[in-house]
Amino acid sequence: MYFFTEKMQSLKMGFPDYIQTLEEERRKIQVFSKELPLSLELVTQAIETCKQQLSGTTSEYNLNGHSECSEQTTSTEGPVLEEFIPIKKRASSSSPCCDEDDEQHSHKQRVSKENNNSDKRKSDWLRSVQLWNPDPPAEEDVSKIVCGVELKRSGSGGGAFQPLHKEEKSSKPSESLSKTPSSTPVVATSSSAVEPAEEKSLNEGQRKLRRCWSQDLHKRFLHALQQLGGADSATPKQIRELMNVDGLTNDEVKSHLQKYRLHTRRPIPMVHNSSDPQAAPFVLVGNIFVQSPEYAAVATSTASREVATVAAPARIYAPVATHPTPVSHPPDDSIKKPQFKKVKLFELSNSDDRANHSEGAVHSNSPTSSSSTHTSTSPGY
DNA sequence: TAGGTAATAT
DNA sequence: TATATTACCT
Repeated sequence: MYFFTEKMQSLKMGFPDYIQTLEEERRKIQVFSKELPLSLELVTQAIETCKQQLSGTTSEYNLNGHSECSEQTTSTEGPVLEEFIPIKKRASSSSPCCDEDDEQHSHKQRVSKENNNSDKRKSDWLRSVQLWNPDPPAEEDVSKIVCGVELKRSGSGGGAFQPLHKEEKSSKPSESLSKTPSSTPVVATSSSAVEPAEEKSLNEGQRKLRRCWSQDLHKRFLHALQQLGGADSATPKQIRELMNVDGLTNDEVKSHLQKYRLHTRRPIPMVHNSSDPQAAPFVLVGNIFVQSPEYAAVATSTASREVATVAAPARIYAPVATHPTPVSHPPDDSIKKPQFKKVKLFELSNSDDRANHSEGAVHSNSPTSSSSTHTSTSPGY
């Protein structure tokens, strides 16, 4: 008990105030009841003790009357809360993607559930602590979150693309900006009609948040690609327009396209060789070399599956020689057998993908199929 | 301004 | 190492 009185003296407050302060504190701790069960217990006990003491000494105070004021508590709380900041911050900043954001949201929800009664105030101080995103929309955000994991989990049924937590931006201007460190991904910009320039200004110099190319998004990308006649003929702008995704920028598309091209042009080891002695004549289907007439026949439909089984790394890229000169091969020796690239035809869920083989640039591949089978976070190429 | 590509960051 | 962003050049 001496501790309490001493503490009160140090805080220059009487029992009622002190109790009130403790209650405030308890409310705050309740938020972390799971993490700080003992602290909660201790504070509760302290309150009880003080109340007992108070009842023994004075009875004229109306405790409830004070419950609302939080000035002192906040002032005394300050330092303590500060200590939480870095911890949480770090946790959140560790992974830029939706994961932790999701976690945050879930945590938020959890908390809100547990402390419905004292929510208003809590939300305020919580904000000050930055454990939560400044903006309230908890449920919505959760549903919107889409980066890799989340998307996959939901089967990518949701929007094609969620511009990384962009939805949060709406309210961000004030606190999120100043508080969230550069690494904090939460800042994202709103998908809708928010241009990178604005993002930048808002993020003030921060690196743009990474866009997660969900499967669905990538599917759109591929679809656009195929509509445009392949990766080589398609331009970022065209792709973006075809994709019709809010918040998607040309740069992002361009980047993705670059990667896509990179992968699709990457020489593919011929895994087949070992098993197939038959150096069966390759047939050029569309722009793709297929191993045998049969393949040629099936190429457009089923071949993909067969081949897919041959070599199926987590990621499957369409090995299509994009500009590859079909017969007269370039002197490029880097590729073992440039002329005969065993093409893996994947039926991108879009059989139409092959539809425009006429153009023949990069088709044949359809990541989607692969992606569906392989549950890697990154879209298959 | 847009596209392509390399460098850089995460 | 893979992937996304940024910078630079055309």
